[in-house]
Amino acid sequence: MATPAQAFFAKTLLRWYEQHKRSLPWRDTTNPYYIWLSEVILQQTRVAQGLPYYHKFVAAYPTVQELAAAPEDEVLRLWQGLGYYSRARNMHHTAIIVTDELNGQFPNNYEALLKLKGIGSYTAAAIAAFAFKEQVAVLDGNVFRVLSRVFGISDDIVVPASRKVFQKLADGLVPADAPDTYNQAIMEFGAIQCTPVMPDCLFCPLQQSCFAFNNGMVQELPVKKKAKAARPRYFHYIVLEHEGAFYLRKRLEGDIWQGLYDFYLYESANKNLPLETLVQELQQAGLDVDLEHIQPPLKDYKHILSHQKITARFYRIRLHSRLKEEVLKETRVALFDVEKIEALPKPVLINSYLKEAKILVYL
DNA sequence: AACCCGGGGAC
DNA sequence: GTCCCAGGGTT
Repeated sequence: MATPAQAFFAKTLLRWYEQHKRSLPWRDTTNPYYIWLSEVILQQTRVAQGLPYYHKFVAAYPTVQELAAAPEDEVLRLWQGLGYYSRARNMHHTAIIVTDELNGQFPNNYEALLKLKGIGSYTAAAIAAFAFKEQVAVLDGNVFRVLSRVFGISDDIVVPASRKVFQKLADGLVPADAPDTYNQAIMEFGAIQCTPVMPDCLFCPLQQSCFAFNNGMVQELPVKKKAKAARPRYFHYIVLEHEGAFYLRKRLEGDIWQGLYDFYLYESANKNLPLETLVQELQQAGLDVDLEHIQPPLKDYKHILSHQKITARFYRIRLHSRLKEEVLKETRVALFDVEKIEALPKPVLINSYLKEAKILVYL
């Protein structure tokens, strides 16, 4: 049974939500497929960034069966620009499982949802609560922040062990009669009112009962260990061109952008790489290029990820003939015309280059 | 527990 | 520049 303080917290958030909630497409449905789709898109992604992708996916794949039937390249192409591409690959994988092994029906409870690839504790709780009204608490960045501040929890939210503390607190707050609306409410409250920087404490309905506000600790909570510095990387992309078509290759697992397409890549440990050295490396790789035919890079492309700082240079080479079969095998590149390239899933960095080099015009 | 995985927006 | 985002998977 909820204590009066717990009941007040939930009731206050529900009242606040009624007045401040945004109208979002996945809030008008209890279809677990649409809820799942929206939740996967919104993992580590803001609503504003994810919204257009949600519409694209619903339009392209109105049912889980249609998503399951799509080629992976097509799914990744739709996902292009959203990042964390394993989300799209896992979603596609799970769509196939649901279609082929679960008779097209999503599991209807937290424990069963958790078994699916790409569905972790947050997403399982979200689907269970929103689609099936299960009394479980979602725990995302917003919830961590709100609970940390209101209840004065100073456990580092990055440390996995802290999850237990927050989960126990969060579970006790979910009202039995409105687990779906309450979970929406607390996340919306974190996104709009109890924001990471400059929260609107002045007009906060929880102001009087908020530990952080009453103790001047709003800036200090939640406690979050600083992330590691992004590691620098230096990419040298060899843009091989033949009669208006280009050689690209699909990226493998073990690095960023798995499943997306880029050019033949030579990575150097340091920023500067003499053109002569690059040519030697290419020749060793079986690419018979000489100095005169390489267009030196015009500029450095900086591409910042949360964990990597990439400096990329693009060297364009017009080939007089097609690459030989053994070179294709060795380098794993394949020839694509421009129309085909447009349809391939590509990292934003590659897309930026293709646009600036006027190789792709319609984007 | 530590590490890996994108990209964009707010400040 | 800094921070953070409706996290999850692998080792």
